[in-house]
Amino acid sequence: MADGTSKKPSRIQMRNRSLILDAALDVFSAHGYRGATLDQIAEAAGLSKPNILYYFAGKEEIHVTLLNQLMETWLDPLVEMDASGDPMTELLDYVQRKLDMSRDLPRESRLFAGEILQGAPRMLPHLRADLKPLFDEKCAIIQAWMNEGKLAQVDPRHLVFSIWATTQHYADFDTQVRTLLDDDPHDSAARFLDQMYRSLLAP
Amino acid sequence: MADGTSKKPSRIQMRNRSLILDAALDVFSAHGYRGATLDQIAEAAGLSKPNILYYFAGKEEIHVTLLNQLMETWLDPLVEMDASGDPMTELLDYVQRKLDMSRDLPRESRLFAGEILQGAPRMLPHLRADLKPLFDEKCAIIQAWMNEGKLAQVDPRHLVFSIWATTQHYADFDTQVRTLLDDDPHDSAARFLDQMYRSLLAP
DNA sequence: TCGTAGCTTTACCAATTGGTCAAAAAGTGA
DNA sequence: TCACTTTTTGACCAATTGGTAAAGCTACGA
Repeated sequence: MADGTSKKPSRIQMRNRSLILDAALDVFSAHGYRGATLDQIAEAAGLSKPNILYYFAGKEEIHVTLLNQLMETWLDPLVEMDASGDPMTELLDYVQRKLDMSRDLPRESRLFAGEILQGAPRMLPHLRADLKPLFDEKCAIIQAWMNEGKLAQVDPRHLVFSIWATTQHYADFDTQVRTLLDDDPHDSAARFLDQMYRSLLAP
Repeated sequence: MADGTSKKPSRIQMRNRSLILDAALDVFSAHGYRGATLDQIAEAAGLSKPNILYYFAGKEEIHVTLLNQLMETWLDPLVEMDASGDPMTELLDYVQRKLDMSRDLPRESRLFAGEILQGAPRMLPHLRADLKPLFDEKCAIIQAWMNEGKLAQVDPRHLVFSIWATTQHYADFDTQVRTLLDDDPHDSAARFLDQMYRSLLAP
C-alpha cells in the first residue's frame, strides 16, 4: 500500500504524490477547500479519482499535506532576518523577499489566505506552534534594534503585519490589482514599499 | 410573488429579506460561496429553506445581492476623500475610516476578500464599472497634491493599495492577528498606521 | 365574514461529490 | 517465464445539497 508506515516510497509514488499535490494546489488555491472537488484535482493531475485516493486517505489529507509543506516555505523569509545584520537592510530585504514570494508563489499565498480567512480551521495549531514563537522572537529583535537607535520607534508587531499585508496583497488581490493597473505591478510595488519602509524606519 | 417586478414590498418582505441577507452574510463570510449551504443560511435566518427560495431565486442571487450592496459601502470612505481638503488630513482620515470599517464590518470585509481571492467571478464587472473610475479619479487627486508639493512623491496607486492591504488585514486575517496578539489591535494599529503614512507622506 | 393574495411548510428530486471495492493491469525480482 | 506486489480502473454507494411542487396557513381589504 501507499501508507507512510512502510519504508522507501517508490519512484512512481514520488512522482504521483507530487503530481497530485501540485494539481491540488492549483485547485484549492483557485476555489478554496469546499469549492475544490476530487474530480477537479484528479483531472488536473491526469489521474483517476480512485487513484488519487490510493495515494491520499482523503480530500482533507491532501489539503493538510499542502498546508504543512506551505508553513515552512512561508516562514522562511522571516527566519532569514538576522539579528546581527544591519537593521534597515535586514528589514528592507525581508520586504523584498516577501514581495518576491507573492510573485513567484501566488498559489501558495492564496491557499494560505483562504485558510486564514475562514478561521484557519486546519492551521491554528501550526500558527500557535510555529508562527507565534518566530513572530515573538523577531519582534524582540526589531524592538532591540529600535532601542539601540538603529531604527525609528514603531510598534514591531504592526510593522510586521503591515509587511505581510502589503506584500501578500499583490498575490491575494491579484484580480483587483490587475483590474486597476495596466502594467505589471511588481517593480513599481518594490520601489514603493522600499520608499515607504525606508521613510518609516529611518532613525 | 416576491419578484422585484411588482411594486411595494410588504413589511414581511422587508423583514425577511433583510433577515436572509444578514444570515447569508454570516455564512458566506465564514465559509465562502461554495462552503456555504442554503440550509445553514436558512437556520441562521430562522426560516425554512423553501421559504428562503421564496424570497430569492437561488443561492447565487443571494450572494450577488450581498455583493451589490457591499460595493457602495465599500467605496464610500474613498468617495469621501475630498480634493479641496488638506491633503495629509484627507489621507490620514481615509486610513482611519478604512481601519474603522475593518473593525465594524469584518463580515463585509471577508466577503469581499473571499470574492477577490477566487478571481472575483461575480464582481469583475463591478470592479471595472465602479471601482476603476473612482480609483483613477482619486489617484489623480493624490498625484495633484504631490505635484503641488503638499505631499511627498510616491506612486499614488501603490499608496492606495497599501492602505487597503494594511487596514483590511485586521479583518481578513483576524484569526492570525488574534493568535499573535494578546490585546485588541485596533488602537495600536491606528497609531502605527498614522505614524507610517505621516512619515511616508510628509513633504 | 369571506375571498384572495401573500406567505410558509411538507415531501420530494436530481445532481454532485467524497469515498469504497474488487478486479484488472502493470511492474518487478528470481 | 512465473509468482507476487504495486498500481490503476470501472462500477458503485450514501450523504449532501440546490432546488421544486403543491398543499396549507395567514393577513387583510371589501
